[in-house]
Amino acid sequence: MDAFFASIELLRYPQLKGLPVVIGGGRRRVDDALLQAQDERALRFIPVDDFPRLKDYVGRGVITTATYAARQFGVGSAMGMMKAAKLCPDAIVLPVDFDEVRKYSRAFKEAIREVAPLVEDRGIDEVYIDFTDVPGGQRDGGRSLARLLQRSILEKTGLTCSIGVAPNKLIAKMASEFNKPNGISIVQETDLQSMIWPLACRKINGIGPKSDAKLAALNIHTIGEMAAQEIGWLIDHFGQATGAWMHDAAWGRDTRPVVTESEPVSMSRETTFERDLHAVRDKAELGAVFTRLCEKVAEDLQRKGYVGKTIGIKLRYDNFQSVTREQTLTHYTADATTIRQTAGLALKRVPLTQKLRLLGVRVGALLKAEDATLPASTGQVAEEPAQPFMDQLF
DNA sequence: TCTGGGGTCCTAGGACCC
DNA sequence: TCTGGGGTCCTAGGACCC
Repeated sequence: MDAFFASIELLRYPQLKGLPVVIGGGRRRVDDALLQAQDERALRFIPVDDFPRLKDYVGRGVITTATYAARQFGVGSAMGMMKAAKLCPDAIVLPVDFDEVRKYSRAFKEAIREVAPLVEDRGIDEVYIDFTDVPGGQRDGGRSLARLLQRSILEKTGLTCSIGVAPNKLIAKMASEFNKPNGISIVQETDLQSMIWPLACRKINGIGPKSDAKLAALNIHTIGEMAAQEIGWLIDHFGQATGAWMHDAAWGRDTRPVVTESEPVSMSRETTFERDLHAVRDKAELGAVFTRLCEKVAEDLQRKGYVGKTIGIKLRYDNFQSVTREQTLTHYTADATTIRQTAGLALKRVPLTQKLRLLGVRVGALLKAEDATLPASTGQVAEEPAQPFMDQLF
């Protein structure tokens, strides 16, 4: 989806169309009283001058989305608000409305599934779609179906998206970036050399800042340069798995299927404090936040019908260094008190002399609640008496 | 006054088992 | 100058993605 969070806000406030708008930050900077006094239809009449600006922003937020007008100024997702304010002080700032975003996320995915049922979720604003067996999916290299999807999504949500069509997920993802916003891009196998090889290695989904820097240090900047390396050379520098994967990726090879169903592995809640907290001096405040996080994770688990048995904490010190501690229970749980107690033990194993900026709680090793053995029967499977090792040998 | 929140996957070492 | 070779599970950190 194109500038998803921002585009959703523009539906509400069409008077902001064409202006630099950024979405993000924890605190709501729009004048709540003003907005709540209006009904939905009246929102479009709020004067542009009444919206809050980046230069007035206070806090530790980052930008989740910037409109294309804002991107002109060099601001973009993951950038700190304070830094963005220096680049574009007059950009309008709006908070993320998660309920609204989830609503539109469901809506656009539903619109797609009505046309093409094989859809893989890739987060809130992105999917992979297997066109292969959809009627008309092969027509015009896939362009007809892509157009149909764009039309259907626009009708049902008022939002635009960009689509890349290719023989596999790796290339389709890259192709989807070629023609933004509201674009379609078709990449065939034979286009590898002309369309993919000139691109920076960083454009490969899976090559992040670290790998990119390492490649650059080896004087490899484009995907074509990567493809020109011997696979053995890549393995020597990046390890067996990564090296072989890089070589495949550079040659456009990817056999991963579109996966329509998956189970969650973990659920977590974390929060960055408005100011750094000290474990001793701010003990009460920290304790309250900690308990609240545990309650929220427990709620999430229960609402979604999962239990877990690995309880972990994460904290980030004022110097931005993070540590994690976790502990696996003998039984599965979704209980706030159990999570709080176990997480408390984990927290005790971590040095707390430095100030903290973030605290998080995580529950992993998840299982569908209905699949978890009842506590009474846990581990009650009759076991064979263990055979001595030598007995097995002879 | 730098740097959110919610995820997945990988690696590597150690414990433990047969 | 001895001390194998699988496996699995747990833990901590880190890269990466949306």
